[in-house]
Amino acid sequence: MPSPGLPPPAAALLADVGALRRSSRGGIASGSASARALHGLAVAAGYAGDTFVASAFTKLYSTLSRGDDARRVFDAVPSPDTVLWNTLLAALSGSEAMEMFVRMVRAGSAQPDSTTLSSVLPAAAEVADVTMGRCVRAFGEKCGLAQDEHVVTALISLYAKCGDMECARHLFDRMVAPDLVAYNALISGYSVNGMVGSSVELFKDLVTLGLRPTSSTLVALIPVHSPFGHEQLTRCLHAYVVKAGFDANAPVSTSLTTLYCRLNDMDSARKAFDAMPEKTMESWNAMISGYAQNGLTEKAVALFQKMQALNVPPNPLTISSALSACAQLGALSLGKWVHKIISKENLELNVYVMTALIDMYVKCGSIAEARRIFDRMDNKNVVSWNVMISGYGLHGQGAEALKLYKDMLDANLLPTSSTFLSVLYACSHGGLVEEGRTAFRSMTSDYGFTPGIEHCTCMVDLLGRAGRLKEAYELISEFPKNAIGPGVWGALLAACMVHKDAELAKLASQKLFELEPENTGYYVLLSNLYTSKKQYSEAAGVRQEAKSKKLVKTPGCTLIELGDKPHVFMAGDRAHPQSDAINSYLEKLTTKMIEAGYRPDTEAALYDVEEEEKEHMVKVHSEKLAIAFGLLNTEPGTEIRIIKNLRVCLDCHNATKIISKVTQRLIVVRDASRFHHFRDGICSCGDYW
DNA sequence: AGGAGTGAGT
Repeated sequence: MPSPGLPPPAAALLADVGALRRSSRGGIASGSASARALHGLAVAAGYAGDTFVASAFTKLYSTLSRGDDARRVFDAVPSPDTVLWNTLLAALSGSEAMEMFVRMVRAGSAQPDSTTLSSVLPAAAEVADVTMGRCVRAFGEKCGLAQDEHVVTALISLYAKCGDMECARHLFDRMVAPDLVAYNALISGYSVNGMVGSSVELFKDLVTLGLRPTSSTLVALIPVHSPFGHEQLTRCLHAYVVKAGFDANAPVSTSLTTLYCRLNDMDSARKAFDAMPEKTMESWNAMISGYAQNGLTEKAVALFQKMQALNVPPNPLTISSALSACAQLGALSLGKWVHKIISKENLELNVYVMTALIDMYVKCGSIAEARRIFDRMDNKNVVSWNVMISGYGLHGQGAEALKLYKDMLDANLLPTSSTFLSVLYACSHGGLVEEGRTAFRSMTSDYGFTPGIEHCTCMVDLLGRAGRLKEAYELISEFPKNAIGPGVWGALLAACMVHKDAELAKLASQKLFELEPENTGYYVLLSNLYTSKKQYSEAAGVRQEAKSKKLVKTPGCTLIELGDKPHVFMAGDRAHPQSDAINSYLEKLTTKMIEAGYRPDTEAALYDVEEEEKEHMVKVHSEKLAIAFGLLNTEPGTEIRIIKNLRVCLDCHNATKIISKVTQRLIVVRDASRFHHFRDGICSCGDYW
């Protein structure tokens, strides 16, 4: 501690900062408050302009994920040196770091070195800006820094993130002696690009060479969104984990937790997590995001609540994961609670947090609130824009999505392939055929992206919904080979279903039965199509085939929140305590609805896209129960928000329109694929879903 | 006495 009246020696300060940073790394320390106290001390002692002191604090704030504070420390230094610039670059998020790098080069007072480049390249990778990456690389070549091992590894990672595995591999092959980190980067690249064979090959090379894989290597082998069929790899990895007997330090336990999460083995993940006597920030995050990514949203929320109860301060990643869980659940009240925590923890300037918050409001039905937050952010990055654009798509506001896309280009942001996915999705859900075609063309010819599975599926969906089945079918043959799979054929089949083209439907189903014999949805679709065309024996044949494969349908259910308590209804549900009241209210309501022009459409259940069992025809669909429950238990004029796990059927869609009219309520329905805003007898989707 | 490459968010 400094003696009163005398400034503490810089060395003592630096030691204190270092100690605080090390204790904060575990996330258990109260973090920001102590850092600010110490920083205040340093400023009072006249060290604000000292590059050594400043970079220590910059690093400390960086560890605490406080890019804004790091920036303030930096700004107080009149002539920052290379190390201070580098520390700042590492503390900032993607787009901010790239901006600062440009400023550093322009300022010209401190010469960038290899550390500078290895700090800024991950920032370019973060926002998938391969152009910026190329600029940095060219700059590195000019200055003779491009051969540095760290720089090359960062470049490999960048190219991999942007989907250019050839380039990544080329760089790797030219390395004299690639180390474990370089291997991990390339392995991870192959995994996330779905090239499992190559990643396993590389893993073998690594072992043959005598390098010892770490748990991070194993994590890199399994992509975040593991596309099922990896059973063999999964088994091998399990065996390897057991045999390898990693030393049980905190980073290893965290990696193991992550690995198990990616293998969808959440019990083992939890065991690895529980076995840690001292949880670190990283381990909490691995477990919470693992739950969220595996769809175990309640568990993700519960663990986050436990963390809160233990007074462990969350970091941006924790919050993002919690918000992702709320978004999946559609749990607005929970999401608002997390929003309060964001304010309490002072994380409103964090771009990850705010982007996740926007996504939460979008997926919980509050598109207006999402937009308000979006407009107030002054550090938006490409992901924030993508989220907002796809939000409009989800809510059927295609024109608004396109407008935002244009604003994004005007703001000189480079669209990513996800941007195009959001735009195409919005066009598809808004019926904007020509705009969608234009975007698809622009994506390949102006921006050089190869369309992926999802882009292609969207295009088929777009054309198919508009009834241009033949065009859709022809377009498929122009898609890249690896994009033609269950996705595009499924979209085509769904379109055939809507426009009753049995011939093309048969063709599409044939492909689908070959590709995914276990998927029930296609059988249902085809059978429904035959039924609607009164080809009953064909319909029966398909159903028989499905039955012989013992295919089970997902039962439909709907969630509604009252206050902050969730209520879940199944079709024909009588389990709810208010069941009697709900049903008699529904009867009364139906009378009023019929007076207003509603015709119950029992046929509709047959056209039902994929949904409830035929027997459910006679039952009341779950969304009607939830809406009735909501109407019964809220004040007149209050809006009703419900979430359904399947797509809404035609009859329920009609019914909800009329209900919104006769009760004068706004009813917001989130179904399996989009949002419907029902108001005064009209739905925002324009009956196009 | 202070800095970097894998691994988080659509």
